[in-house]
Amino acid sequence: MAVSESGNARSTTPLTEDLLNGGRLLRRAFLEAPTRSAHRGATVIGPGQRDAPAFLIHRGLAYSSTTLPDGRRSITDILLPMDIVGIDNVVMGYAPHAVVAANELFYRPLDADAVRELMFNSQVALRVLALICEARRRADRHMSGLIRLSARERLSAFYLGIYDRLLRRELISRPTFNASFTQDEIADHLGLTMVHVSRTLRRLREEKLLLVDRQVVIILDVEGLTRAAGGSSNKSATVLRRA
Amino acid sequence: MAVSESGNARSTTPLTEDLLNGGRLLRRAFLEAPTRSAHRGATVIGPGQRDAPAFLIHRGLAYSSTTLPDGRRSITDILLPMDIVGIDNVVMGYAPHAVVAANELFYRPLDADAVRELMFNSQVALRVLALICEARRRADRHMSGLIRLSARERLSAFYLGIYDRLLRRELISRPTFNASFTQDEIADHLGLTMVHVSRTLRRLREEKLLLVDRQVVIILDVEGLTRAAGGSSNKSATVLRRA
DNA sequence: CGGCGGATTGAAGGGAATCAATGCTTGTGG
DNA sequence: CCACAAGCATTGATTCCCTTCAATCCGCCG
Repeated sequence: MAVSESGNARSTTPLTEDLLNGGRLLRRAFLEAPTRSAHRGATVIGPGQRDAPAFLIHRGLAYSSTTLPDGRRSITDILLPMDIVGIDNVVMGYAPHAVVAANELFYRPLDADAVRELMFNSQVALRVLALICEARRRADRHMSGLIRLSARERLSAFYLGIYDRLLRRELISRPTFNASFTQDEIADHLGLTMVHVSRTLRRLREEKLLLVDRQVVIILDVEGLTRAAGGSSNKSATVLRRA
Repeated sequence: MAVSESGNARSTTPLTEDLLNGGRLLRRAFLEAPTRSAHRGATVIGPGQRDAPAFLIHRGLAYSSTTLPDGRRSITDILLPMDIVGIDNVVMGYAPHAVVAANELFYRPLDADAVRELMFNSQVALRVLALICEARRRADRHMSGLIRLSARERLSAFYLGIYDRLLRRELISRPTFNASFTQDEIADHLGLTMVHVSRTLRRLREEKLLLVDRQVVIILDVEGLTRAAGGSSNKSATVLRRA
């Protein structure tokens, strides 16, 4: 994959270096853009929007959702600080789903054309590719969960997944964080109903695994919750903590 | 996105031309590779395989699946002839899920490094990006289905989706095709049980919407099945037919 | 023929949905 | 400053879609 100008030497080092450098370049470009903000519930990118910009989330949470003709909603992805959102829209030319702010959101949008311009640089292109693949992998994992996990397992995996992502970005150091999602939104992400989410969270609380009060999430027992999520659904977090 | 050498003119034409040309180049490279075959049930790419090749499916069907530690399986994607599989593995360096042949499968594998080499060409890189985005979109759509559709809707959408993809590639012209999936496999794709798949297919048969007998799938009423799938879940097929 | 993987069908049970009522915050306006 | 409304969360009662368990059937192949 577009291994820079360093000839065709194929040790892994130059590749990851390309990735890192591409990431730096991309991030820098976003940081030059002005910060914008959106209130909770605001639609940052409309569904079907043509040539939508990509943006870097600076602070706050968002999610991408689609709505069926009959009104049923499904939330397909959860977006956290330091995520670059909508890169695939840039590639494809239009946004298939809406992006909505889950709380006060601060972000830096970058024009679709600007991103395309940046991608002339092969390091950046590589990084973009990696970003999309990462999102794809997240989607795959979530799909597996929807297919074969129970409500309890899904909720456990949901919060562990967010915890893992925040941890990896060093945005938190302990299993406590903010996740200002409505139970309705969580339900639309996990394929459940609000009522059942409420009940299941109560059960997890009673089991002293997880505590969700309004915005605040406290994972009381990471190991236990991981077990409740159906096993090694995200061993990466634990591995990372040991390292 | 890497708009060829034609300066920064931004009419849509050169972009789609790049895409087409990149597709041609990529396809040509695959066609130079020797054809391989795999029997039904054979694992073409193992889970977690390092530096797995990509391949073009020439004939037959396949699917990608992951298995949970406790044995539950989920099938995350269905792969048809003319699909290029495992491109994202090439990018990321390893395959997160297994690819399994659903029937007698003929394919042309291309070494990961060879694909990377090809991607020096920006047209090819663009095409690869588009391929990944297409797969991503498919994943998103399927996720929405898993989140908010009933068993009947899911099954309808499942067969309509395959029909749509085959139609678009002009591999078929009428709503009849082969889909040699076990009901167990379909269940693991749609998040149901084999038993319920069987029952639901019977219902669809009784409603004269869909006929599935062993390998052979006959959509008796495309419009009706589309309605059963929860509305405009894939209007593209109908649009294409009218064109 | 006998065995095996897959499909079908029935009966029973359970997990999640639905319906419905209540409580709790938060924000807004009188 | 309080009242009221709106949005979200909680909880109970009931329903139902789907699962589980189990038996049978069918086509296929050694």
